[in-house]
Amino acid sequence: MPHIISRNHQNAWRSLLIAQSWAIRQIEFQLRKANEISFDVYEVLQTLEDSEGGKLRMSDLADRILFSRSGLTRMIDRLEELGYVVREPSPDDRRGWYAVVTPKGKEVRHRACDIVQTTLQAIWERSLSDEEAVALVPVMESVTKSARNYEPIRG
Amino acid sequence: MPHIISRNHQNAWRSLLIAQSWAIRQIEFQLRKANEISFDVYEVLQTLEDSEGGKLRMSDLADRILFSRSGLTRMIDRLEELGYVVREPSPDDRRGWYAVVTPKGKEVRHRACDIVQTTLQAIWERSLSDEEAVALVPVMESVTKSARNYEPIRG
DNA sequence: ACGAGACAGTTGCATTTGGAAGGAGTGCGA
DNA sequence: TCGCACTCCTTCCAAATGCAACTGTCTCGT
Repeated sequence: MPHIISRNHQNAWRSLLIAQSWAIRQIEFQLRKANEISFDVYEVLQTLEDSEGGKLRMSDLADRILFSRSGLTRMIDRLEELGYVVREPSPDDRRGWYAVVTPKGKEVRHRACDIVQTTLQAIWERSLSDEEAVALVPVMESVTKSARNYEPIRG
Repeated sequence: MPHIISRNHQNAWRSLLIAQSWAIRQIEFQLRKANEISFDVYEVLQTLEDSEGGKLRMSDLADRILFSRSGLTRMIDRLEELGYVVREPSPDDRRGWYAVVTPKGKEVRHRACDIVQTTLQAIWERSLSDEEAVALVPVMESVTKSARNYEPIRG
């Protein structure tokens, strides 16, 4: 075994993997129980709402929420059918499309927001001091950067 | 919006979400490129190898790798077909089954291990000091505990 | 102005997924 | 010992996923 990653790092990686899965699992469970949108949909709508004009190019959106391109296409298909989002052609690039949140999309996201926040508060905010939260960000951003640059992945 | 989680905690959560997705994505990409088993399979085999006697009850295994019960059943179906794992009835509980790694399973995991370790080293170990890794574990364990206890999820 | 190559987004296909329902076995209280 | 609630694992079904192939558009060097 030529490359050995330290025990501490392995443990950290593993604990992270598990913690995150449980957190997401719990959020999804709570959303489903309350009959709200799924976590994936929530992420899409929130990402759009956070963006300038409530819209984003398909590929930008896919990058941000880490969906495959084809996955996003079909997700937006569904959301469009539900009336949460509409597609809008890009004026300056005829290949491109924007996904745009509709008022209805904003509404359902807002309804789900309460549950997500409550759950996140219980399982995340209480486990982490404010300093720890602040310290975590640059570390995780460094991980992201390394992962992205390690080898380009065609989406 | 009654419950507001702090900006810092939100950023931390988001950065974690993204970092992890990228890391897993990259590991999966590397494994596929090298024509090795998938990350999920790797996790199953490793978890089994780490266990007493190389075996684990189906539901224990499902809990550790955070698979749904039905998902695990089918995963073990596939692995059994490939000869990486066998099922073995539990002697003291006739409902229960063990999944047991075979030598062939150990071999393929071992082959994949090099790639996983190398990738993990590049994107994880380098982004995190040893102290940071050590500090992360209890925090993440606290998250896991909160998420598990927040409300029991039937798998 | 042209062609090669990169890029945006979609679609086809085979595979995988999650949840709810089902069959079998266990354990505990009356 | 009977009954009932619970657990273990599997199966069924509809829905979602990823990859690879494809169309149409842009870019850049010549």
